[in-house]
Amino acid sequence: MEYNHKQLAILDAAEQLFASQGFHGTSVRDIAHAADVNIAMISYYFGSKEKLIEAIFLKRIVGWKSVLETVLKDESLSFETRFDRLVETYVGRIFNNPCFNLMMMRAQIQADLGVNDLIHQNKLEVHGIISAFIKAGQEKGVFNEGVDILMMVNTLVGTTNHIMSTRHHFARISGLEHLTDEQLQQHLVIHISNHLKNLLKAILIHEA
Amino acid sequence: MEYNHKQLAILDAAEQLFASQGFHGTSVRDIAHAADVNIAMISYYFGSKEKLIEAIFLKRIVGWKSVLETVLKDESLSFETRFDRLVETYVGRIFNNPCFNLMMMRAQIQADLGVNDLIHQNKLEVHGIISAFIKAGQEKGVFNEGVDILMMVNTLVGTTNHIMSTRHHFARISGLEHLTDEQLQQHLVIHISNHLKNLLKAILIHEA
DNA sequence: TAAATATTTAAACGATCGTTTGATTAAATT
DNA sequence: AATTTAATCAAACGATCGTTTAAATATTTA
Repeated sequence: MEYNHKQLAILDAAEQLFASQGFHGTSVRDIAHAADVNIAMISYYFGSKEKLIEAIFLKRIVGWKSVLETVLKDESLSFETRFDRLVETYVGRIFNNPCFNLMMMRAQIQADLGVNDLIHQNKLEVHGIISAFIKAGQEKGVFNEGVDILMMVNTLVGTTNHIMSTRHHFARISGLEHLTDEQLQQHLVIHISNHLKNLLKAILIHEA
Repeated sequence: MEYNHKQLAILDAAEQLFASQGFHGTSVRDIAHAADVNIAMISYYFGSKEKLIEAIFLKRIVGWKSVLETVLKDESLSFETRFDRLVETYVGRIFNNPCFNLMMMRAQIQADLGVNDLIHQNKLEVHGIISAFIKAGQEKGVFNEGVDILMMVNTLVGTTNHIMSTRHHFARISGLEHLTDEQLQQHLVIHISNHLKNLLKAILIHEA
């Protein structure tokens, strides 16, 4: 799908507003104003508000799977290094697209929103790729047997998304309020990555 | 605050609807219908839709702090046992109040919603209590030094809430679709608790 | 350049939103 | 029993919602 300048302005504005105010909390007039286009252009280009949010998901969800595969299938790197890269890549991706990921968190809470089939299919594929990687590592004797891969993935995803969505609470609690949003983001990406690598490798590699 | 039968019906109905459809996605007519009361009763008793959601938070948030303190300050139990209880209690609490916790997740995403000051204060208190407990364990030599307590708490909260909010995705991926909601809940509480106890104690107690 | 197609706009559409009104009934108080 | 207060209701309020219309302007095609 190729979008022109005006369509991209609508998609970007909608993503930001849906993230911060929710789907129902955002009016098409809000979106049109933020994107600096006439209200009717949204229906004209996307058909409806519902189809607009679907377009955002379709635009965003593609690509993630191939990035993941590239990281995990690079056999020039050790299993441990590739695992580190996996964590770094995931955490970085979440914090580089905060608006879209807030949208996705909202969508997952709301079971009906239509885009959930898309999300589920993506989850399945991602879990399949990571599972295959961990199992390969187990066969090589690098990773411990008996680890619950699904739980591990949910810890990676859950921890990262939770801190991202509550990052301003987090900043206040840990005395990081003086940082700019960008500085806070950099700080969090590094510290969350290190924490999760430590934590997950503690059961995946160490601890006999 | 003491509520009569009709007020409680409104609070319960609103909590369920806010959780599944969001604040803006739920109309006061929806709430009135679900609670089987006249539309005007909501304004009559609570003033407005905004004040209704604040009443729900006020009703729910109290109590959690004291439960936590009771668990962690029981010196007849070892530090490790108390830590296990902490995890079990937290995970159980989330899954026993799924609707309210989905509401809270939504509220945290939305930075403006007014109730966020209440949520932040609660976060601060909870973090203080858990911090004090971990530090006491460190002084006794039971828990390792150098663990990032805030990150640990965010892993507990983030993992639990993420799986709770995506539990039907989780069930489908792990082939647990045939379970009833209640069976799934029981299964998840046990498995998430065990996973998190394992994971967190791996860096808190084991691993020199 | 003439015709056809695509884009843009202000205005209006009916539907639904949260809230209020004013009348009526129930309960509590004196 | 009389009076005051609380509860309940159908109806209506103005505001805003997502979407459509029809006319005007730009762009592309023949």
